[in-house]
Amino acid sequence: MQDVEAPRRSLKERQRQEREELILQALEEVLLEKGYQDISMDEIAARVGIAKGTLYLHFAGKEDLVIALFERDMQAFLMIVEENIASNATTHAKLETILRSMYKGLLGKRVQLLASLSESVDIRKRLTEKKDKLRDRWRHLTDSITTLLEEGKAAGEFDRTIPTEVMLSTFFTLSSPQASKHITDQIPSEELVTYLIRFYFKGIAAL
Amino acid sequence: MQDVEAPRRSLKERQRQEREELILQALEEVLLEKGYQDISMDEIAARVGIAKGTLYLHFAGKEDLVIALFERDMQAFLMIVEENIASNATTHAKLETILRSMYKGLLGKRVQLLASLSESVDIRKRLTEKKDKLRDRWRHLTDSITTLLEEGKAAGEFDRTIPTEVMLSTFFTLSSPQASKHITDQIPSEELVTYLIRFYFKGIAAL
Amino acid sequence: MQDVEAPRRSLKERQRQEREELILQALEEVLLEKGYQDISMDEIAARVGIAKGTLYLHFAGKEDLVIALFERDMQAFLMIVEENIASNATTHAKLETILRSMYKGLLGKRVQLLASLSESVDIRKRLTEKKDKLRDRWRHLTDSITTLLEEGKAAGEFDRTIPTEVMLSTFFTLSSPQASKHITDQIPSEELVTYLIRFYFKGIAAL
Amino acid sequence: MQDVEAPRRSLKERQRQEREELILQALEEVLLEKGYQDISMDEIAARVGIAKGTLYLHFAGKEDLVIALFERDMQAFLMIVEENIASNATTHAKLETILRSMYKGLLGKRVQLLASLSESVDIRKRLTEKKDKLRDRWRHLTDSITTLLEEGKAAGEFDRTIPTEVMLSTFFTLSSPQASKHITDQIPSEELVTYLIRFYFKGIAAL
DNA sequence: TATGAATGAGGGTTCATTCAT
DNA sequence: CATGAATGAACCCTCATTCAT
Repeated sequence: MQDVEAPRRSLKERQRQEREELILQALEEVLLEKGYQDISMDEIAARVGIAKGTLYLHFAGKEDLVIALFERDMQAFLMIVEENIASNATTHAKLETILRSMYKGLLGKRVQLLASLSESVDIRKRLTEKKDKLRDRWRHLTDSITTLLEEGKAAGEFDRTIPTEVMLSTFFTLSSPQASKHITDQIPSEELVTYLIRFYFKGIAAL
Repeated sequence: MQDVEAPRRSLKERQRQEREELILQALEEVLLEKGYQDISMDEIAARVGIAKGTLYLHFAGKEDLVIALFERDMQAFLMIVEENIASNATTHAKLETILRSMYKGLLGKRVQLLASLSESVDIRKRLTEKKDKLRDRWRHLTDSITTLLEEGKAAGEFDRTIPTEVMLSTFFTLSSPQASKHITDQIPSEELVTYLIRFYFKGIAAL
Repeated sequence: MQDVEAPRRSLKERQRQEREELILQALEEVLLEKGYQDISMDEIAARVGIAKGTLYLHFAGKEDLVIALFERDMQAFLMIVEENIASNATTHAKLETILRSMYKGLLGKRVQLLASLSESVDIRKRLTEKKDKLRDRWRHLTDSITTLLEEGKAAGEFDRTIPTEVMLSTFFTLSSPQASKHITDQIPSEELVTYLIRFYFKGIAAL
Repeated sequence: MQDVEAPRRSLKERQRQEREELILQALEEVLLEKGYQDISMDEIAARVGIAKGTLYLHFAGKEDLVIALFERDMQAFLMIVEENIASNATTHAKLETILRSMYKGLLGKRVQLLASLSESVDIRKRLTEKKDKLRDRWRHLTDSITTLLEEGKAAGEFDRTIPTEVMLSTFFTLSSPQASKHITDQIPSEELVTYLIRFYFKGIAAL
């Protein structure tokens, strides 16, 4: 029985995860299309093609659903960052790569959505109050970037007269989609990120 | 009769405006505390200490209420900006003053709220669909800043390799409260703005 | 004092009645334009050019306002009927005159409005529960017509096999605007009433 | 599976329709008791014994609810009429049967409510603005009756000096409950309709 | 007496959540 | 497990009525 149950379990488990992924994708879609206010459990369920009640078998509520999306995206982004930090590149190159990855491909979209949401007053209030796991991840991320920035300072590469916290803050702000909201139409994303990088590194450069 | 009626009118009018100001303040409070999606006409009325119906004597609906808040703040901010632009200061000084005013005093708080909200995907969608007046004001503001930035470029002061749109976008992003959300606790606002200014002007400086 | 007060009183009284008449006219207008559901105290006050509160100095409430309109119109109509009944005309001629008066001129409009409203389920419920005065007037009117119809029967002019109540009911039904709602556009009111009279008298005629 | 699913489906479907019928019955009750303007979704839900929100699972809104009632009744009535018209009876007999059916049994009550409402100024305005389906049905009905009346005229049976529109209008007016409001208590419905028919056919008879 | 700002109950509607099937 | 009908609290808004001025 056990050797039959075990694989069946894991099969079910896999199906379950696949479904959760589908749900998160649907949420992501709606979020991009309509914004946070206009998402409804009904619509998400409809897009996935499951019953509304089924959502609640996977996520405890609307809030947890959004949190799960955050986690998923941040997880993916963190992996990029970690990998990058572990590489042999220069501090400058590492930061540049991270910034570029925020604008490139599907992950880029997700990170920007993530950033967009995570900066929204509404959602911050809601989320940070409840879930520490997310907070921890975020802390981890900022710690990594902070370390990079301080390495740069130590190497005389970055401006020591600007507090690292400020550099960190501006770093994330740049990547938030707001930065590009109005100019996205006129300037292709790839060019845009080049300008932003140029701007950022000049801004934090040692004199 | 006239000299009796006239002041009475203006008294009522003044009371009316005071009340509207109270309502807007309450809205501002809720907006800061709870975020956009959790404002309810009920709550605002309760905070002001008036009946729900009374709100509708002052504002045609929820949307108009929010728009009124936007307009009030933007109006005040625009005046600062215009005044500043009309002065004899250098382009650099003008931009610096504007940035500083975004962080100073009550107006600073309001402008940051304004910036924060005006960049939110949700709210943009909701509001800009209906009200062009606001859109025009915003356009006016961005035009003013754009002009300053291009003057700086023309004078060889700012980096011509960075598109003005990018400079504009980063300018507003810096002033949005997100830029300081995490560090507000650690760094006093006055210092913070100094760092941001230093960062910004280095970032856009000509080489 | 008295001989000063007295005329002043009556002057005020006259003004008061003029105002009430204006209010009732405004109500009538709105009633014709928008139907019962869409009348609002605000609008009536606005049309009369007085404050909303002033309405309540003349009428205890919305309901009483409508009742007053009913009374006014029914009063006027009753006078026509009474006068007519007192005349020397034949029973047939009297009934015809009454019917015609329901379609002619301003009074006609009013009587039709009256009939329209008085037949509406909504308003019946509301009004008949409360006001007996109106009920009495209506009874008086129906009694008058009933008498005419029975005179006709007694004279062998009208069909004795049809109960007088039925004749009475159909009589009023004919005059209600519903009877003409759809054909008002095609057939001028004067012709229409001729057809209705022809139909009615044939219907109740003795064989 | 299929033979299990199929009946289950139809069971749910049947329950759904039963519920809708209950809702419409509740609406009908309130309509008869309180009139159109006093129906509230709250009250209807309460009478049915369901939550307010559940109403919206069956009807898109208040208006649609009322329209559904109209359609239900008109549908049923139209079937009677069509069937009757298709029969071999004489024109006179057909019209008589139709009129009688308006006074007989539950359908009679409903048709009278329908007629009463459909003639109300308020409701016409509100409903016909939106729903053409209803309008079409009504048109269909009036066309049928019109045809009958004109057949009667052509056969020399009915009075050619009275426009068919007038005959049509009086036909429906007779069936509206107003015609019997005051005498319903005194004369049993079955007798009443006999008198009305006698009156009507005499009224429209050829000379 | 006239005013009209203020009230607040009540209306229609939405939607996250639950639970019997 | 999956379903989706049912729930009901909460929302925005209206308007008859009141009352301080």
